[in-house]
Amino acid sequence: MTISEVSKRCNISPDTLRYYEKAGLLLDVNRTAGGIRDYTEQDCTQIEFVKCMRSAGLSVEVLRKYFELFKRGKHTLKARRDLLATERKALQERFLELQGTLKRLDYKISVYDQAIASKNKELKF
Amino acid sequence: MTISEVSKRCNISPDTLRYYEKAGLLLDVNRTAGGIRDYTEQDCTQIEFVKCMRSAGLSVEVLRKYFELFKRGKHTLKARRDLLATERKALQERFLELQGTLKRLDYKISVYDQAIASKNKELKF
DNA sequence: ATAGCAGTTGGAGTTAACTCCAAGTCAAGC
DNA sequence: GCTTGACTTGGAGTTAACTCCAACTGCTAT
Repeated sequence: MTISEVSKRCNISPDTLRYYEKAGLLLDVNRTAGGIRDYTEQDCTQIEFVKCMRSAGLSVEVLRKYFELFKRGKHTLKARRDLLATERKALQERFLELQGTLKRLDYKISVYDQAIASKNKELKF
Repeated sequence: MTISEVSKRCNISPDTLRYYEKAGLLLDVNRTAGGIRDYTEQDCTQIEFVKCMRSAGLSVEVLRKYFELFKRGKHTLKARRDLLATERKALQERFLELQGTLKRLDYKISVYDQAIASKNKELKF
């Protein structure tokens, strides 16, 4: 698969794909004789993983560390597991915080609806 | 309350408080005769609101718009309500996405635990 | 064999959201 | 009246994560 095919399929720009590779977020992408990237299905799966983790808020740096550990071989299995567990915990916290903020927004919106219903009474903020 | 008191209480740096004010995220903070900011309880409540929304991912720009509408008076009540509803919807989406990512991470961690238990069998990534 | 297009690189530019800095002001204590 | 320390300002600097650019290469179809 060429970079533009992967770009469309994963909805990530070619520039970002090259950036991720340079940053160490992709394990050795194959090249054609002419030097053009030739992605495999496996690469795509990995790219989807990176995309998913990135949009959940894991930093490029953390993912770089993860793949760096990966390249060092299987004696880093536990280190990788722990890295993921740490990130999972942080995510869980942000998840709960988000839940609270959603509730707060719901409440605020309901207060607005009441204010609008009661002849446009102004609020504090 | 001085800026450093609010800073400690809300756990936001004085620089950020000034930045938020300049960006239009705080409604008219009082000043002493000497020109020093003198925050009220009400200001603190608003700062907490801003902090909460920021850490949920609402942009400074969106919050600026919200408070700009506020300053225009009560004929903007519906516009403000709608702005909050739009942000709430986006947040809800990110919330669900995060939930999925948490599950994915849980699964991946369990796969790691199995790999470690089965004499350190290496994974794809 | 040449035009055109998709790909390559290193490096510069952009954006959001702070964060820091220098130069100045002011009130309080010695 | 002078030092000290917290405050003020405008503006410059920083960081993460892209995003864009110019110059170049190498297939492919005419």
